[in-house]
Amino acid sequence: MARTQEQRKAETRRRLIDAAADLFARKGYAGVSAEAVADAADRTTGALYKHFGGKEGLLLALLEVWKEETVEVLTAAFERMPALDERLTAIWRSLNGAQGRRGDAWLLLEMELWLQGVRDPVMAEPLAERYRDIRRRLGEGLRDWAEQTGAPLRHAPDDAAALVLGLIVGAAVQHRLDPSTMPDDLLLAGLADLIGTPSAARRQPD
Amino acid sequence: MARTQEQRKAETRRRLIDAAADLFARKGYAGVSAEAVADAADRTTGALYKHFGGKEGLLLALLEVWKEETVEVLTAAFERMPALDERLTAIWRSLNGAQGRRGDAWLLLEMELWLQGVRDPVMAEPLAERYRDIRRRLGEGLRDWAEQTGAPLRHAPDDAAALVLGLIVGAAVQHRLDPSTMPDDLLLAGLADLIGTPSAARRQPD
DNA sequence: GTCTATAATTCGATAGAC
DNA sequence: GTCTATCGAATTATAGAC
Repeated sequence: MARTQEQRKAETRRRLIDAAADLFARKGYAGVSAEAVADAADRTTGALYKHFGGKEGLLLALLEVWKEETVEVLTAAFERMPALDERLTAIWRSLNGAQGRRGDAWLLLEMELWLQGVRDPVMAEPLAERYRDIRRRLGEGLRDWAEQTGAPLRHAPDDAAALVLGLIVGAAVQHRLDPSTMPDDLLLAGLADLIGTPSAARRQPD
Repeated sequence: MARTQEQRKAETRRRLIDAAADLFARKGYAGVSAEAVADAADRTTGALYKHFGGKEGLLLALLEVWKEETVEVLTAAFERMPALDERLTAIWRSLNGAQGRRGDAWLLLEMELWLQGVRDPVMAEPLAERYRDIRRRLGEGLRDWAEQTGAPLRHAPDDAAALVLGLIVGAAVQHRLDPSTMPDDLLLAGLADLIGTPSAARRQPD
């Protein structure tokens, strides 16, 4: 049946991308052979080359899937959590792999793909677009929060999103090396400084 | 003369490390062969293996040199610049390679070494120590600044340093992909939020 | 201490069977 | 669409000349 064939094809594709995500994160794109990816996916290099044309095609496909997953995680964080602190904590948790399907490989894959994107012109645009998506979603969330609570943002939503994303990423980089230097409450206090939340900044209206 | 021999040996070592810094940043550690590093340094793999034992030894030596260079850059920024804004801008500039001997490779090498350090237990400790050094130096600078100006820090010096470093790193990651999303004045405003500078936060004393 | 030459392995990519 | 088999190129690391 054509349906079964198509299912198998889709599963092979998914398995290869999942294996690539795991291996690229743990060993780096250049440090992993196409055969190693195929083995981890219980397939062969033949299938990999038919689907993606080669290792670079697999990397590009992974980046596209990664973009979609990121938006899903962000959306879930904003839809399920009521308070801003909880939303930001959910994003922080997923980046640090405390939960989520990528395990603790999220941040590593984040940085690996960033490096590849900065180095390879072909990957630069999709990667830049991914960061634009993240900031847009984050900016909307902050704007909505400000409207609903009546608390003023310290910066324009786009700017606030860029700063919040920046601190979260930079905090995660340090947290991975030494968790004690970036406890949850310190990060949340820093984010509150950037956003303008009164509770942390004790800011007086002017 | 023994002196000339020693000079030549030291130069070979320096040339190999410089070439490694440039190539590892631009193509990644796993993406560069030992021979390519030797060629770029106008030496051969034989010399590389005698000095460092292999590619991994070269990477470790590079990390040590990198640690020293980072402290030098930080110290220079804090000693030559009078105002806090200028000091932070100097750090920002060196990370983004607007100046300094590493050119625009600083941030790439930063992330490349971070990834290798997170993946390889042998490199984890030196890398974590480097970040501790940076935070310590940054924390001292912030504490001194607060004492001299009488302006209160919003967080303890260590915490403030971790937040400031975090935002600078995360801002640089975004800036590299799309400079327009992280202009200098936005970053400085964000840093002022974290530090507690009145001019940006318009914070009232309490 | 540095170079040339090379051994042993592994890589990306392809061809052809099923 | 997937697998087996394999080619040519590139890689790490070593051996021996100077």
